[in-house]
Amino acid sequence: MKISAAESVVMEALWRRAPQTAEDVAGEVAEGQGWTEATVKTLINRLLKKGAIAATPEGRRYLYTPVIARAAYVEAESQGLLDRLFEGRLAPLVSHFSQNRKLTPEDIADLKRLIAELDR
Amino acid sequence: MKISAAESVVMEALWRRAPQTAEDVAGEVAEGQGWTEATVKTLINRLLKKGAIAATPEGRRYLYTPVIARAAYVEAESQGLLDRLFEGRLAPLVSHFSQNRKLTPEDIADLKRLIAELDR
DNA sequence: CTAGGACGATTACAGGGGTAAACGTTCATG
DNA sequence: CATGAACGTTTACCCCTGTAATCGTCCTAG
Repeated sequence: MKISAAESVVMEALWRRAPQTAEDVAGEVAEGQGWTEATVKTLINRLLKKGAIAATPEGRRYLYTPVIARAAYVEAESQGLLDRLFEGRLAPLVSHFSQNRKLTPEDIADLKRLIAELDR
Repeated sequence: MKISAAESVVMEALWRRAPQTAEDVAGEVAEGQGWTEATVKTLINRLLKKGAIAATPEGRRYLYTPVIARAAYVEAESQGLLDRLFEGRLAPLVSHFSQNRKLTPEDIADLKRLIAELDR
């Protein structure tokens, strides 16, 4: 199940809150993306066709809900990046960021905490 | 400069070794991807057109070399993923992997070493 | 009862990407 | 000298994606 970039914007909206009507989703993302409501509806329909979201009738309209979990999506995307660029491993990615001084002190603190927890 | 998935396979070959002839690149990636040499040539030409690689004449043929550095590509792709999925920060990604038990003991050891170095 | 609006569904269309064949030119070999 | 192979270049084609307008239907307000 491949979710395109534009589609993922709609998915994120539904992951933030669900179920939602098409209008709600559009209200949430259209302006930010410079999309019309029609575009959002197209994306919703494509996601429906793919089975990434589901629709339940609510009166005269539908309520949409994600079928796939955000965690699964994040998992697949992340693993894909690691596989393509870092031989499938996480440490080289972290190393890349640290070497390029892309880490804020906060990042470093967070990482330390995570590593410390891993030991237990 | 957007590099597509198929194109990145060619880039990886050139990042591993450059300059190379089209034939060499094809020899390196075609079988693995199930591509014919014609496909590899198309990808090389698209990369040329985008300015991602350069060609220098060598006798009757060309030698191809990457113009953009792998580090820059990796950087952009990684940052893009972090921005899309982890609010632009690295720690949540690491956290995601640790929570999903995707870390091997080796990964953990590597991470510890990296973090230790960050302090100095 | 009728007309307009609200929805989802259908259709549109251009651009990029994946995959590859055909073409044109130039060199080398018989 | 002619021809075939080796290259790069051009063209092809289909599907996906981004972006949106149009259509058909049903409800609601006058």
